[in-house]
Amino acid sequence: MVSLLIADDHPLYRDALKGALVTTFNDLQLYEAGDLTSTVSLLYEHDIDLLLLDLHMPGSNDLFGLLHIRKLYPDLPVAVVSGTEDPATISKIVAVGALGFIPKTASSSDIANAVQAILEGDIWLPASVSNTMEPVDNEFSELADKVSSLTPSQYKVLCYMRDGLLNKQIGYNLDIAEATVKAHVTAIFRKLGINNRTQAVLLASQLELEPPASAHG
Amino acid sequence: MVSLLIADDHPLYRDALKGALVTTFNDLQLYEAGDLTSTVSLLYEHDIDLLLLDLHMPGSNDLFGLLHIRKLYPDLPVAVVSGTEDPATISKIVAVGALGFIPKTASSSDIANAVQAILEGDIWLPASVSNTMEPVDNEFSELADKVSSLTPSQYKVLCYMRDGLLNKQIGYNLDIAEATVKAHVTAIFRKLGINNRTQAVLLASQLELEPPASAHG
DNA sequence: TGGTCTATAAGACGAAAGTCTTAGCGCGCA
DNA sequence: TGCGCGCTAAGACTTTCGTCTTATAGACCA
Repeated sequence: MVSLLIADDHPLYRDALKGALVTTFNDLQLYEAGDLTSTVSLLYEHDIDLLLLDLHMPGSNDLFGLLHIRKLYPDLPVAVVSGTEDPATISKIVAVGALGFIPKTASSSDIANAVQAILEGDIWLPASVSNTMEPVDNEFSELADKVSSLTPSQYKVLCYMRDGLLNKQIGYNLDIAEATVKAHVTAIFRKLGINNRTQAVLLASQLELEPPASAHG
Repeated sequence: MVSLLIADDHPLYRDALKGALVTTFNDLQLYEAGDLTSTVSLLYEHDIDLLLLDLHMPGSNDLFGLLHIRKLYPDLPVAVVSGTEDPATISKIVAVGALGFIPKTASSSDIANAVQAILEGDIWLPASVSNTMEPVDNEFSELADKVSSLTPSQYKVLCYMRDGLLNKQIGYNLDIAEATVKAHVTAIFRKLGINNRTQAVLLASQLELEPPASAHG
């Protein structure tokens, strides 16, 4: 009996993943989520053996979402599902702790193989990239470690900071006082080893897989 | 009689470029620069037909340097010389107005052909990328336009902002009062259509060709 | 059960950011 | 020569940022 959580904001692609899995695994408990919040809820409510995670889900904020889940459930195997083919991006995803990377172009048998391998404790990567994997530089790993040390509240504040919001606006969105936001901001600075929000935004933007489409302005 | 300016911080590579050119062009006036400041000085002092520009020169700040020169001398043909092979990066370079892209791995004959083609008014790209050129999205072009509308002083202030410096530190580096820095900052916000420095840093980091190696902190 | 640690929360206060206004200077133009 | 315009510069003032200090609630441990 294997329980899987499929976290992807496209219902059709969730169905495709399900179809690829049900033909291979006959004793399967499947859960689904369309955004990061419900993903976290389902992980809390059920005992999940493997998470199939799309990084571009609402609320996921690219690598932030993966870091967030890795922090909450360090022992949960995570396979990232994404449309990117960029080796550098895949390297970062693996560096942050994903046990597998499944391209959206993968075939049903590839998907089943990947899930099987990861459930058995292996790391699975598509053949096209596993031989061209670039070593991720040390600075990135250190940065990922630092960001992982943030508390959930601090995560959210950092995500809003990266979107260019004022402390007051962040407080409104999180329903806390501006003074509390400032406390979180200061804590973030300490953990990341910096001293102003500009540097925080620079570090945070390094974790983005692709440049933001707009300035959120 | 053709006058060329080679702007690259590696003397050896400047020599290599010279070697590739003197064998093909027999009536050649060559100038050399090792950083952006001396590049601009030489462009002012002499009548240059073509600039061979390395974006990773000291003071160049990746695409900022090219934008800067494009702003000062809109009619000057520029060929960018760089070690990158990334199609997206090359697309951005061309979108910002470079008439050619010469990979550092190019052969002597390729270099000579490129220079010849650009001097004749063509755009020259290496064969390996010209067929895989990605269309640059509209937002990037708009951003480049906005950044090009900045004055030289505003450029410098934005570059320092992107490095996480305080207004006071920027003023010290540029030898102007903090009040003046603030005036520039406000003007930058207006031109970029934003209202705080966090958003400015986000936009500026989109012009970086590669993610910064460190937080400069 | 009491002690300690951590996350969360928030007020007070100095520092920095950002806006508004004014002013000198160089330039094109009538 | 005089006018307008844009770049540079800077003071005055308001808003936001960031630190320091304090307080509460839950987790872990002895």
